[in-house]
Amino acid sequence: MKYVSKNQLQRYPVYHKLLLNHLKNGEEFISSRVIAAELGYSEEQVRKDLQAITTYPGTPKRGRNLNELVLSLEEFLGYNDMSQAILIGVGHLGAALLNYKLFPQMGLKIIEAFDNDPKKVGLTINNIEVKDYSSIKEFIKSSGVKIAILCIPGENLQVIVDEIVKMGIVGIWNFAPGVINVPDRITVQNVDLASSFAVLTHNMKQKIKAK
Amino acid sequence: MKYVSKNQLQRYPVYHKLLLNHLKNGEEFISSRVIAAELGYSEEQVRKDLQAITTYPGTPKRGRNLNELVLSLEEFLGYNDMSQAILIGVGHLGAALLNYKLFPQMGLKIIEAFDNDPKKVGLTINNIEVKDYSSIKEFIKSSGVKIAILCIPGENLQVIVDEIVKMGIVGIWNFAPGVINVPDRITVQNVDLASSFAVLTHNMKQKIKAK
DNA sequence: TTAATTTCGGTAAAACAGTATCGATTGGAT
DNA sequence: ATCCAATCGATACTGTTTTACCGAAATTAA
Repeated sequence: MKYVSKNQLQRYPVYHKLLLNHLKNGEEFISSRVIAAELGYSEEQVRKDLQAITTYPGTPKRGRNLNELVLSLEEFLGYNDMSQAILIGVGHLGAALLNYKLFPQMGLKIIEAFDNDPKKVGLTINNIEVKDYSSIKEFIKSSGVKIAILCIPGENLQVIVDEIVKMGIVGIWNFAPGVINVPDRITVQNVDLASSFAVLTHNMKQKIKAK
Repeated sequence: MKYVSKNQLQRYPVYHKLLLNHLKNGEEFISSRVIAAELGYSEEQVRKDLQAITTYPGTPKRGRNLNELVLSLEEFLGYNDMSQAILIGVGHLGAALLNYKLFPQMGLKIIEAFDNDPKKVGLTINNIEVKDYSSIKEFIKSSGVKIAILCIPGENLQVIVDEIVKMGIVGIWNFAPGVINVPDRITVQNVDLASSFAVLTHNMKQKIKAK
């Protein structure tokens, strides 16, 4: 398996989703050119991306075996061995994520949720129980869960992060706004709405200028 | 104003958020070195990023004027002239976004929401009314709104996109999974949870390997 | 069976982004 | 008043990511 850059990595789930649609249509082969055209990528980039994670080559004039390609993507993305995670903070956004239907397809299963609001504790959302935050330590220890999804307000963010890291969490998917500091061995992935929106508005401005 | 790369662009809201905190503490100056340390960036990168969007230089031994820096960032990011947007699809995620408290700080105001579910239509969430999707055309025309936030299931995604583009929407913030095709003049920014989660798990694996 | 065409994989070149270096300038300490 | 340390901006360098190119291989069609 070759080295994969961050941008490249983010493209793989996009390929996966597209290819699933083609697979549904009963197609058997697909060429890099077709994929590139549908996604708006360059042909060379698609070829390089796919070469990096597949073991079997494609065949000239036909392209790649669609089924094999999907399997390679799922293997690479780890969609086969489901990742278990806990969710912390059952506010509007946290509840929406508990209800998010596509996580299983992405190899993610939320096994428990935590909040410190008594009104939330005891609820069951999409078959996931909401427990009191005070019980989180025991749960992390006993379940061995490694990933936490953070949906808490910004104020206590770093405090909570420090706590759960000490309890054994090594991967943090952070939906809360704000920067968090962790030791090197911990992985953090931020979902930063402000950054995403900034890209949108900036690109809109650029297009207006270009006219 | 110099050219700004996409990665660079995504860092500016992060700077902005950090600097607001420092401003709250009553600080007057801040050096690139301090910013770099707090965000885990390199000192040079911070300096280069800030140089690209500011007009006034920093002063040696003190750093940059914090207030001026924040103003430059807000100016660059367009936080001053508030962007108006509509939201389409008031499901769990859509409702969570309607309740999201930080949009005003990001220069975003959602002025109306649309859904085709009669149970949703007529609700008012966080002072935003949910209207029937059939009335969207009139609203876009009369309000002149340019940005749409999409939170609809994947099935009708492209159909809706084609419709709203025809009605005058030019910027789409897409929270729905799946690739959408638009004319060149339209800007799309995807919030792709699958890609984000893939980066998290991949980085976690890399760290385990590196041990 | 042969020719034409498509697509492949690998390599080379170009573009881009990030890092390091360096002289200049300023503020504060002595 | 002078010196020292910190920070700046600019530029040069390095590395990474993307794009372009090219010969080879395989399928389809004549």
